[in-house]
Amino acid sequence: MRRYNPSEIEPKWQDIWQESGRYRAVDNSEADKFYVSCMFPYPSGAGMHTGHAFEHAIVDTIARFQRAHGKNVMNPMGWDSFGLPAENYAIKTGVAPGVATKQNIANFKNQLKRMGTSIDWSRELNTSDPEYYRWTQWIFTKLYERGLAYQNESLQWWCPVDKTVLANEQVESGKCWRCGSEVIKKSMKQWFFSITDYADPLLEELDNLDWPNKIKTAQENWIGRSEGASIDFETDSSEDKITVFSTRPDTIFGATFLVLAPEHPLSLSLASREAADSVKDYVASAVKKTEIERQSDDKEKTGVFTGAYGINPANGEKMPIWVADYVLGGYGTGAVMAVPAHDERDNAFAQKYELPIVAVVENSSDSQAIITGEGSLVNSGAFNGRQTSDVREEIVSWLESRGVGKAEVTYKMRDWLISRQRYWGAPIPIIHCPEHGAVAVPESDLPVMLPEVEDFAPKGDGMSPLARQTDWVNTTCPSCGQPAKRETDVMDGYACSSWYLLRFTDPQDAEQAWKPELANYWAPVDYYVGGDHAVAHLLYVRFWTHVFHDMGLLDFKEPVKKLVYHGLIQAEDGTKMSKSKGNVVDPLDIIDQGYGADALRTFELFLGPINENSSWSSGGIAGIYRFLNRIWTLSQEYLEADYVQSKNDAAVRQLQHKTIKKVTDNYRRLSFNTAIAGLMEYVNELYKLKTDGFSDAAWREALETLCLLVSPVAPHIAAELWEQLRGETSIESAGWPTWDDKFLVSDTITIVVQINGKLRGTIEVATDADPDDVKQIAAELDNVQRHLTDGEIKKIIYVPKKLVNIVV
RNA sequence: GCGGAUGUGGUGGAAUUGGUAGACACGCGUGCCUUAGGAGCACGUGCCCUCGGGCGUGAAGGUUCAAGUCCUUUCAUCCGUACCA
Repeated sequence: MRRYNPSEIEPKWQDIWQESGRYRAVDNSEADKFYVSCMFPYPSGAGMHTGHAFEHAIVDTIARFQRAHGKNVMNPMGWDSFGLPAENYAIKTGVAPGVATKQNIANFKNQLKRMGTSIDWSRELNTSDPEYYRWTQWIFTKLYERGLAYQNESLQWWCPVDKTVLANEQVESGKCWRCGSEVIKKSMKQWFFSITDYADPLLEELDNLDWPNKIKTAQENWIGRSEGASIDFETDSSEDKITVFSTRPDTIFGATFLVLAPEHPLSLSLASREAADSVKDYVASAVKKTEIERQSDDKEKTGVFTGAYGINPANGEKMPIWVADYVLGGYGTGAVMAVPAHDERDNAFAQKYELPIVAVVENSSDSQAIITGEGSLVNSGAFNGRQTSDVREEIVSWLESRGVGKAEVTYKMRDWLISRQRYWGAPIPIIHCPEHGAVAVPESDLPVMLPEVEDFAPKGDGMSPLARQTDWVNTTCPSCGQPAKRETDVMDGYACSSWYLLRFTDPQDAEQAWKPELANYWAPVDYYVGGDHAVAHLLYVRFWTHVFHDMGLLDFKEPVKKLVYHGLIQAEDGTKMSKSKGNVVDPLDIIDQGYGADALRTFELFLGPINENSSWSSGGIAGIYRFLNRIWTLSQEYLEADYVQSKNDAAVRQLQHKTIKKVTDNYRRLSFNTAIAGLMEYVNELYKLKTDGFSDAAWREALETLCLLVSPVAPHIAAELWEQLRGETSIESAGWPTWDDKFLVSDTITIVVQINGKLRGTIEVATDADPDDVKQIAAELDNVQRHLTDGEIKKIIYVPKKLVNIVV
């Protein structure tokens, strides 16, 4: 008998698949389209890890399942190849980023092939390819035209190790997302995309997305919409007014002092002569601190009195003005009215510096604590006795009528900072002209090619290595032809990955970024599979797609219909796989060891629900291999033996149809672990039934069904056995098996018998048995009688076709 | 703090609407077989038990004929976020 040998059959089918081109997605086909993809990888030198293998197992299983259902499936693949790792590697070794990237991609691609993926490679794209970034740059110029790209000098996150600025989304608890260094603030002139202009649409459309709650709320919190009021406070020492933002204008009578962020433009100029030096020192040290240092101060707030006073517009009280770094420069107006009786932070600050505390809200439920919630107003003039929540708008109108305030909405999200002072990225297509300022490079001059350089290292002077390429930098102004200089910063890699899903729909187009009819046919993505990037990437893609919609380039606003968010594959001990711990499992090793790609894929999907984290298990992979081997053996026995007697065809057929129904439903719900369990059960049952004898037709059909049902997860063994059974080399064209309910009904049915909800036995009754008869039979069971001795039956509950519960 | 999850055998996990808790698999145990392989096959495996049964889904209450599932309170773990006024 032929033995199951994945290392023999898998390469065979991988070659057939690649050469046949059968996974090519057809533009504008009659069939329903289905666009599935995962977040394209950065092609690192390390190649594929278990996480990639898991992600591709998910995508490929979905793709094959949908293809079997007759869908015109697009499963494309690309490379997010700009970025720091290639560049840092280049600095270390001198190998140009482009060269290393090319090798890495070739390696990655080969590994994906060895996984048995059904990718349409004709759509392959690569963000560092000039034919790709030409359009990334084109999009930049379009955003610039629409006023959605702008330059601004301000304090920004700066990573001292990577020597570049970072977007808010790339700073994680005060540290650089790449290298983990503590970031500092640095004032620089930078390019931004106005994502805040789209804060409301991005928030509103969230409701319509079939995405996990976790991601939706993460985005909602990140956007952080707050409704409140801006209120102006007169100051005694100058003509300047201080404008604050507050979500609680109803507590204005309790505002006893004002606090400015150290970065606030007035914090130095307002200071009195006596206070000037201490304010200056405080501001200087606050700005110099890393974000970590600022946050570590959360127990002990610090600040300094400016010597100046403001006036509370509600009651005319004098309010000392302080500068403190617990007020953030970048949020709201960078200044707050402190209401120490009803805000914990203001309270802590007031306690420390002995500032006045005036209670204006009463609330019977907790008289001891600081009342931060709603209540009834006191010490609030004409508003006394009113509920805070009721009177909030009224107070804003009152302030507005006196010209000192107005309703206002503020967001936590900031504009997207996209300049990077590095080399390996798409150059920002701008030319700075002494006469015309920043001029976008015309479409006909795109792409602005990234020049080849010798020295990739950033020097930390706030300039990209490109600034040293004087031949490249010096150019002429597109408007006037006079000498001008190129922008030397490159774009954040996230810009490149914010539109690749659209490029897949028209990947070779040399005339435009995509043809609207193709993008509108394929996109939005039906299933987008990923396990990282809750906010950054998924927010940026949404932003750009909204913009493209408004530009008339797309009929839809949202790029991704359903987001399939998967968990992590951890090491066997439940900790994160890491090189330093030496517990990394290499998926290619698993294939090489002889388990094969089918076992690897099936195993990773069997570990648990895909949206949860799971741990690798070396015993588990062997168990899956055993399962595949049992499928193989079952088929070989059939092919070699000659069973003809028919005894149990009905049982085989019922099992087969029951399994089709269950497994199909599990696949549809992306519950792959239970789909595989259902297939294992099927195989186990077939092993039991085979000793009964069966007819050739029934058994063959049962085995062919097995091949079809297992083909999305384990495509190689399915294709091979299908060929052995049918002599056909394309299981893909066989469609998906269907079930017929008529095979699922049987003459008798098992009814559970309970007494007071406790199981006392089961009975077999005719499917169409009379309810009274069933109750009767149940009550007469020996085991039921035994438990009924000392009680009389109060009533009998009968759930048709399920159970009888006798209540005593 | 706030937000999002998750708690079920020795382990990973099943159980769409409340209706036989523990499917399937790992591990473990017993037996069979052999061309000794990474074997294969069959059976068993929640806990306790005086072998009648009793107890069991983080904990405590509640609703119900019936609760892993619904309600209330509470504890633990993980993830995200972080002075957002």
